[in-house]
Amino acid sequence: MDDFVEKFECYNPKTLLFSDMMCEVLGKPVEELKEFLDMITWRNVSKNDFVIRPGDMVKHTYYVEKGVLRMYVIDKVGKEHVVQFAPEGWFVTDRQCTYLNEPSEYFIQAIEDTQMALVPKDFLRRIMAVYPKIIEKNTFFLNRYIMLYQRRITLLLSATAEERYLAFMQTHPNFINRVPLYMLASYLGITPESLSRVRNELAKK
Amino acid sequence: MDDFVEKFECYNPKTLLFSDMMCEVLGKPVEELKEFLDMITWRNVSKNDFVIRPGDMVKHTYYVEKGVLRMYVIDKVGKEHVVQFAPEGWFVTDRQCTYLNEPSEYFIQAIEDTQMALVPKDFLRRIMAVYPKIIEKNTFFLNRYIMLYQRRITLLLSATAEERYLAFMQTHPNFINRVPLYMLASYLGITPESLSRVRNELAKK
DNA sequence: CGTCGAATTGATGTCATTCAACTACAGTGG
DNA sequence: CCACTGTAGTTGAATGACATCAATTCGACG
Repeated sequence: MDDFVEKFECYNPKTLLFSDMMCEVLGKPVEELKEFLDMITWRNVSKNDFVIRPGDMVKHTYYVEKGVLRMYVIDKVGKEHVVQFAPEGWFVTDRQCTYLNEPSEYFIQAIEDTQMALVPKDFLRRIMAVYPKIIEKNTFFLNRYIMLYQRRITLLLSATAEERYLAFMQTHPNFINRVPLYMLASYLGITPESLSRVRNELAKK
Repeated sequence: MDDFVEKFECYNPKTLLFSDMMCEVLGKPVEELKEFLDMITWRNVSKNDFVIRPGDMVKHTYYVEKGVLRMYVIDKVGKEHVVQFAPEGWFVTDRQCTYLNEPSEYFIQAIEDTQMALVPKDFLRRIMAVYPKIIEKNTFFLNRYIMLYQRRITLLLSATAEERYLAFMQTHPNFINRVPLYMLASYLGITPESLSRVRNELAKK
């Protein structure tokens, strides 16, 4: 399980810039990839700004180079539910929107001032024609996502509020102090009050 | 949301045989794909048989041609938690095991007599060298997985037992009478007793 | 220093679990 | 063919975990 943490949650590539990552993955200098990197644009958003809102059509995958994003929904009784946090080195997008051409149901919002690379939908298809090696990396990223979600589902099915909090602390130690507790509570599927009590109990020990 | 159901949960390809699906995806006759299809083996398991158990090393992705598999874990207090059901046309594997070379923590068991295709780990890598089109299909399958899991997480975070049951009934109408209720309860994250009461309440209406 | 959102704390309520008893039914062996 | 057995499913009563609501404190920021 510790391995899992290291390999997946606290994934910490040598560099967090999208261009550098591409160069490293493909083992090519940046000049050689210019044709493809020219497809990428960059965007900075301030804390609390929205990257997407419900109703938007999402055309990019967002790669976070600096900062943290959170993706969340608001349910029919007005409550927020955090689907994922995306810190440096992570991708986030609304796949339902991108793949099904349906307007998004989600919010993506910056928790800190954030710098991100906007990867257009056909970037992968075009670069893979020249550099098929990229596929392995992409498949790895997708599989990593699936594994993380599966782990989270297992926790939601089987663990108490306290256990889920402890699991989060183990797998995302660098997140504490970056995300407010009420968002963390939402991610864990409990109320801020409950999280407060859980932390209080743990502190006593 | 209805579209979602149709496009994802009740995905019903024209044919459920792995070879036929490959031919259809690539638009090639079966003879032409022989080199790759020879990598596939088939296996039949009887109801209640195990495909994998904790401690096994998983070398294949299983594609269900007929029957249903369920993947589940047993937690530290001995309770089962169903991670996914895999009916005809679905893939299932333990990615953690396959990707991280760690022994599996999961059970995969046949709920009905089941016929499946065993796809070895390097099948994709080898076939994509000749038929890059396969990548799109694979990426689609992986993204579909992510979307489904994301949806399930959202439900676990926000919905009551009754709402989760109703959502399941909507998205998997063909599953009722194929999976026993105690497994469905486990999938929904509730006890069999609670599910029984939920169904009882709904029947009254 | 004042303000507003975040976090904590207490009192109370509710949904789902737990434990136990019971029913329904399929499979097995005499 | 029927009694026996075990598993799935149901039902009831008591318990518990977390939610809700309301009041208060904390803390960042203008």
